[in-house]
Amino acid sequence: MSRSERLLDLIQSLRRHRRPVSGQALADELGISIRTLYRDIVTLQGQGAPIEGEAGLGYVLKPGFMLPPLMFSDEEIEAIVLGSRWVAKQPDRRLSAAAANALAKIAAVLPDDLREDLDASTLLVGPPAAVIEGIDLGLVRQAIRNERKLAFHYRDAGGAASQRVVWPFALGFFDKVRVVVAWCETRQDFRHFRTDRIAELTPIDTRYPRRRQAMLKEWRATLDKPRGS
Amino acid sequence: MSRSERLLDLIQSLRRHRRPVSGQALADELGISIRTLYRDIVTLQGQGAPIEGEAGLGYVLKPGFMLPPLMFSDEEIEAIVLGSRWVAKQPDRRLSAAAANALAKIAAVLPDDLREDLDASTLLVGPPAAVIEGIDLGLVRQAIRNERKLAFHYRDAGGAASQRVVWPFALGFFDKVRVVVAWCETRQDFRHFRTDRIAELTPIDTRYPRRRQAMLKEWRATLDKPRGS
DNA sequence: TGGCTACTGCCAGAATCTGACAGTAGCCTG
DNA sequence: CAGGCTACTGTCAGATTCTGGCAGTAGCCA
Repeated sequence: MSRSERLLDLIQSLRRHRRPVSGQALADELGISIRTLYRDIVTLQGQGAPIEGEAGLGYVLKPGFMLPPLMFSDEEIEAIVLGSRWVAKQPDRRLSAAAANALAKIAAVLPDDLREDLDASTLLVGPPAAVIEGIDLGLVRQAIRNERKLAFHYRDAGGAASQRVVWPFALGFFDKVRVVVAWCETRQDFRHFRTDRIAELTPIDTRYPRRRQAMLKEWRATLDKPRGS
Repeated sequence: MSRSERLLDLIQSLRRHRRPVSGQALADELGISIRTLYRDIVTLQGQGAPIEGEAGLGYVLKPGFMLPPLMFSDEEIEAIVLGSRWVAKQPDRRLSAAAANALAKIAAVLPDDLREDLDASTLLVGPPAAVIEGIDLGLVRQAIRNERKLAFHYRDAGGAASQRVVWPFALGFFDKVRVVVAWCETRQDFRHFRTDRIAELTPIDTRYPRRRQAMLKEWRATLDKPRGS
């Protein structure tokens, strides 16, 4: 196994253990000596991997993805840049910042001439429909990622108000509105909620009993069945 | 210089020469022997770089970008995936395919568990406003990239029809419409054209006399000056 | 205090990379 | 066709890098 492959394997090993792991354990997994492992860790940190080591404890990798060297065509990069610019204009501040950061990271590693092309890239995104979210979409994404319940007040299309506890599993981005897709505890059914009609959003620290992906799949099935469209 | 750095340098050298370059010339640039250069080329091709060599001619790199290993946070990847999905739903077929390809490339190099996360990622994009383009946006993007003129028939907001020859330098994506930003030869001024009002688009093989980036900058300046917004 | 751990410097042997040379084959020009 | 240029491969010895083991320092925890 070449060294660069081994470095990727090391990242994956670190990903699997969420608790701190000793260097010795990692070295055994990879079949290398502890001395070499220390050198590999330094190399990865030098490449920007957020690996933290503490004496007496071990190593932890902060969540993230390591991409190996990758080749993109002109159009693929145009697509990624345009898409990220669109996300950067979305009202979800954290996601928007993440999109900007991702672009900055890519720009940072490109040679000068390409970076200019990217900065002055000629695919522009117009301002979003000026809907100001009353709630923090970051909380919703976090709840979805961690499979946690959410409670909120909802005002439906007819103006009727209600309180809900839901199991959110997807967030839909439409032209003008964003929609939380969830299993509604109150109604015992899949429901979707326009984010601009949600108020007093409260994350609940309880994990909901089902798997996010399973719910997504089931919900998609219900979409296909009843009425076409 | 480490080997992996040298490989990136080699890609950049290839990028600079658009015409075929002999292996010997590349080896001299990098200060390595021709034998080593051949080995490096094989390595890069193995990593997916579209380098083509022909006996008697030299090497050419098909246009594209090589990204070195890169670390992204969870949210940054979410942003890129969401953005690419949005682009994938745009009516520009080539760009949309490029977005899908970029996602596929990223997915291909991720370990299994992460790939599932990505596939089942819970940020969804709704269908685009069903505006069907009468023209091929790919032609517009190509004209912008290569700084070529475009000719077309235009029907303005009042319904008045006209023929234009323009120097396109940007493409704007709004909620429902896409807009070509260009210097209009006919009117001798910056104009923008909704793509759904353009007909009989014809690429012209003549390069326009100004630099795309300069025009973009100048156009932006005119936006800031006259009326606030 | 003792045990576990991260981390560094050093060095010899292992593994890899590199350059030189020789040889085959494809493309182009005259 | 011949001759020049080039891509590409195999081989091998020497240069370079990587690796493992050892010794030592320092931080965390019980």
